[in-house]
Amino acid sequence: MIERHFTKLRMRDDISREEENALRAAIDGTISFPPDRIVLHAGRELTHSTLLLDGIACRYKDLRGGERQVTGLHLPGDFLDLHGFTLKRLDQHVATLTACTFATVPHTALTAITERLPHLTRAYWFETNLDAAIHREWEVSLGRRTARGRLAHLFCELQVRLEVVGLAEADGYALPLTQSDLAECMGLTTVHTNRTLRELRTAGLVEFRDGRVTILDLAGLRQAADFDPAYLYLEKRAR
Amino acid sequence: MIERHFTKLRMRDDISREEENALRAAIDGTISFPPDRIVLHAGRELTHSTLLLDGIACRYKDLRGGERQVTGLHLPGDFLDLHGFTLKRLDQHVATLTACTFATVPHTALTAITERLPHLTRAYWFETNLDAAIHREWEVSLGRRTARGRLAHLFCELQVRLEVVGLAEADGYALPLTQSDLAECMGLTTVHTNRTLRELRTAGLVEFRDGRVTILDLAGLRQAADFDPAYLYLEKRAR
DNA sequence: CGAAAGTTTGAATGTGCTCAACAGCTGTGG
DNA sequence: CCACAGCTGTTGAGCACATTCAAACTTTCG
Repeated sequence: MIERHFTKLRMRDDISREEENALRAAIDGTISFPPDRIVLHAGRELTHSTLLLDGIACRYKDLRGGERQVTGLHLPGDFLDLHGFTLKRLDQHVATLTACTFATVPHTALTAITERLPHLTRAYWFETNLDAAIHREWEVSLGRRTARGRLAHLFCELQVRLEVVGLAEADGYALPLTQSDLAECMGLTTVHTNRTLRELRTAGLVEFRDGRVTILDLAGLRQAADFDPAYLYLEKRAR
Repeated sequence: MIERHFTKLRMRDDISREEENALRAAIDGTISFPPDRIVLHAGRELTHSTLLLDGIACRYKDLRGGERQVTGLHLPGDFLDLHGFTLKRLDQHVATLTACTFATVPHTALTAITERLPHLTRAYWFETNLDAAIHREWEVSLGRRTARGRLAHLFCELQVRLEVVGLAEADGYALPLTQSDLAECMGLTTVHTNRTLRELRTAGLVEFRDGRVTILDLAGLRQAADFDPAYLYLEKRAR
């Protein structure tokens, strides 16, 4: 399942066999978690970074009032906390949304990579910068898009990101989340998310049912979302 | 003025003279811009990264409807586009809000740093991860905080970030922005921002007038904002 | 001095929230 | 096998925070 990670890396850069092997050798274990468990606590000191092999996880923050804001979704092939390598502790929790499997990589091994493999270091630096680009786009959604636009945008984003790791078909993808999960991502209430999903469905744009997103009209959906995939950096950079 | 940059770096890590000199030597020019100019266009290929020496700049995205969402503020000592070193183009524009002075650093020099100075590389990787942490906290504000909480939180954040580079006193700081600038940061209209600022002022928490933020009641402001500075990573990490 | 930008206020409107109730489904235990 | 709890999804009614539109006022600056 770790193939997805290298597929994702190679979508943006040329990764040599040596570099791939360095990361493979750095993995010191795999773990599985059931749904809805905190994997990494904010504030706790980190010694490893964690690579998501399978399942869906999220970054989030709880507020005083009990509301939760999810600030990012992690898909198979993503590091959950590569930023934790330099930050040394997280500012937000990371939790599973579905059952997940992870590989762990000790920070000592990542340090060794930065000492010996500068190109791979830059590729991993890129990965954290890509995460940040997604955070920026979510800021735009949360700050300026309507509920309809936000959800449409999220469905467009996930379609592209899942396609990169071979987990989406042209007409949709598995997304075993609840309506509340989507609400917590997009800064909405569950009730309003439910109504907005109905609106998108009756508009013939997208359907979210039984843990699956079915895209009914991709062009229309992207139009409704004002979606431009440039922030996902799908092109390969020159080595 | 570049001292502010090293002050900021050294708040989180030990930077040697050699490392400092490597970055100083990498600077190949300085530029000044008047207020409200685009400094870096989204999508354009980058060959340099740009360090803000003085003034305030922002990252932002324009939407179809003409609204603007600012996704981050840059203060003196910050790189505007260190993420651009690995991304090679930006996903959002960077513009000045006030008159600004910048130093430019060619990507070739940054590549050389990643080849020769792995510890400094990690320190700069940290800087981009800190930017991302701020993006995440803004997502929380935009997604879940009320107008009052958002503005209070922004004032708290800027107080800490400006203090780091010696640009804030205990009771406030210069912030030569307009109410619309604040509105564009916090996903609000100018009108509602105006009313909310009045509310914060009459509540005796904070005053924003004549390009200056005066903190009237720091504890009360932080309480209103639900502010926890942990995401700003103010502590030093072990080398 | 006049124009432009920024700030302030009022009134009406609307998007999304709160509160509440209920239906459907799954898993559990008596 | 049924009763029941718990979670998810759905719908309705009323409300509130923030927006829109409009106008007036203040400050800045050429």
